Amino acid sequence: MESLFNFFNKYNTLSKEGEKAIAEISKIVEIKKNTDLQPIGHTCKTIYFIKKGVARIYYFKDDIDITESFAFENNIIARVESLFTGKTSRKAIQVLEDSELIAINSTQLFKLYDKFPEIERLFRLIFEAAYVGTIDRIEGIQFHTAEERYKALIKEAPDVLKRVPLKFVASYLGITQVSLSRIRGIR
Amino acid sequence: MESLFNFFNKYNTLSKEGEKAIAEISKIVEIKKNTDLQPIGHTCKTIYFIKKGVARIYYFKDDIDITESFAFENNIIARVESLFTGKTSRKAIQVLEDSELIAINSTQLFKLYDKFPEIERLFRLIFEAAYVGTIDRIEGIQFHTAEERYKALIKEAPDVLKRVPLKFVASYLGITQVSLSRIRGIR
DNA sequence: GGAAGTACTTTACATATGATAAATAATCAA
DNA sequence: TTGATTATTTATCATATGTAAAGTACTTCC
Repeated sequence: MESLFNFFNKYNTLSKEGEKAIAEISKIVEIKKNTDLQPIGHTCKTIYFIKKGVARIYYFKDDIDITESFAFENNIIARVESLFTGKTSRKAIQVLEDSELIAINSTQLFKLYDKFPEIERLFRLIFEAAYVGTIDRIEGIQFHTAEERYKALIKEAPDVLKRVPLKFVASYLGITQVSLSRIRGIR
Repeated sequence: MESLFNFFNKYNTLSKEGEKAIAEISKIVEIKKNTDLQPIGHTCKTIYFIKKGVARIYYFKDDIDITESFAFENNIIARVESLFTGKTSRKAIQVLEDSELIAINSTQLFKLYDKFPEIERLFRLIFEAAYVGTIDRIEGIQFHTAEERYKALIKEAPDVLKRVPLKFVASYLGITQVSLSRIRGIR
């Protein structure tokens, strides 16, 4: 659990009791490459922290697989739109390498908020940061060409290109795989 | 302030003390059509609630005016990416009609979080909901044609078309004004 | 009420990206 | 290793949206 608490410390330092409370509602999950953590169509009740591996959130639009986001080591991944609304999620989380994750039960986590304001604050700060990332991404999608977005991705997250199949990168960038291949061809 | 507290009640009901504390750090602002609430280039330290009027967040990309979002009566508007990071904002908030707003000082608000966990929770819930909206918007931008996005906007927020110049709507939809005009021409 | 500035539309042409299909390359399982 | 599956690239053609320029219609303000 130590890597998880190190991650937390970047946002808000917890007391020993706070850490213990989170440890109690969390468990380590090992999972094989290319498998789904949770299926589409259920309400999301888990926040995952990635100890080792890569994961993506994806969904289907007209039978086409669309990657919404990627997450790597020492980051969390969750289907926020279901977690916060309680609605069933049209999305799934899939692991792209043999991975080791820490699964935090969100139902129990949200209950801890009453007893531990420090935990509520911690997750508030984590999700505020994620929210800012999402706002920036809208700007990227809306006002940069596919080529600019691809180059920005190489620069900011070169790991993605190394560890993730290009077909997933394409839909993440909002283009077809053919288009991505064309962009990569230009040098 | 009553309209503000009614808005809050949709997320978390505050105690009288909590309401009073917020009232003390808030003030009513009346502002004329087409003026900026705050200039580009400063750190955002205000969350606005719109009592009457319309506002938009905008910025310049290569000298072109881009609208990031609109907000109408009984909603809040804030440059979240600056509010949460403390960085200066490249964005400005502009009012598109003679408007009446409630300005909440965010520096003082964040200080209240320690004393009033109920206020911290309130704003956590408000921004969680906004975050979910942003996630949904990415999907809209990325995987729907401009025409689909325009029609979705008419359906979800017909007010926008009535109260906001089309040039602002165009950049909000991620297209040029010419393109929007073309789409509107098709019937 | 008229002039000046804004907002909106229309046209013509350029271009980035999509769709489809086929070829090649890489990965995986027996 | 070999064959089968999956991933990636390449080519061709279609189309949505962008750019530029000009025209029309509104607003605003003196």
